[in-house]
Amino acid sequence: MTDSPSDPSPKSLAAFRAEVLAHYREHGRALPWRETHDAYEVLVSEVMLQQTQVSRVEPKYAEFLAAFPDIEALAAAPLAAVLEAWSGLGYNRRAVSLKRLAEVVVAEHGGAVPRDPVVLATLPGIGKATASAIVTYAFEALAPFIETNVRAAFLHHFFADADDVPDRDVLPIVEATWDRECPREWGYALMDYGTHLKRTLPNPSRRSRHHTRQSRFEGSDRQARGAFLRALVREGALTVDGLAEGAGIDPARAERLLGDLEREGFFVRESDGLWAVGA
DNA sequence: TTCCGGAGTT
DNA sequence: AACTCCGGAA
Repeated sequence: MTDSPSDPSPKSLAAFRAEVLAHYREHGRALPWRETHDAYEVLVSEVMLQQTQVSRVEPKYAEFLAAFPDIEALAAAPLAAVLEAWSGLGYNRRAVSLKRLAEVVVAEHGGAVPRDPVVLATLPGIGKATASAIVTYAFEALAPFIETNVRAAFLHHFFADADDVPDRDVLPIVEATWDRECPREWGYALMDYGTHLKRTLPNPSRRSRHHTRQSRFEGSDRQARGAFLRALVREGALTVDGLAEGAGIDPARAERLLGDLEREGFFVRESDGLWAVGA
């Protein structure tokens, strides 16, 4: 990092809090998952929001909950139906994890989403940030976390001239400013402030040590995997050659990718050699 | 073409 | 610590 933060004074911490809250009062967003405390609904929204912008999650969220209204319904659903409801959101492993999570919560927690972020983070597809977000929004718990909007807000305000900033340096300030009385509203306020900064400035999160750029999509494994998934959800079952031809790739590469997808719990190879979406 | 983004694996 | 995973918008 080029410029390490001088220990922020209580006064500058208070000024930051005031600015974030003022922005929230004026420009806070009304979002569907902000109208519920239902832990399952909050959990679904947070998993969808992990790598996906609000504008893309918003329509899919209502659709998904209509199809799987509670965690028992999700646990009992065919994986193909869950993947179909997920289509368009990307990073489909999240859908597989979410379905497995529902099965675990129903089987081992009586259908109740755990209230302890440490327990939550042991569930499939839930890491530290998502676990903390869930208990913040569903249970009004005090659980400070760092994700991209939080990073943007704190890098902009406390690390204005710094580069390559590790979360280790950001976290103490995040914790010092976190609202003890209304952590849920504070979380919303931080999200909206961070989003606002990214709309109006070069994304401050690019100055995080943890910022990375993606590899190109065209011709990638990701593109082929997405094509396989859409084909199998639509057709039910296909041969390797059928899948390879549909995706415009050679059969050897298709075979390798199908093996990956099988290990990740997407697909099964049936006795007749056809590939299908798993259970 | 460039942009965005948390979890899991290794 | 480095790498993979998606799709749509700008």
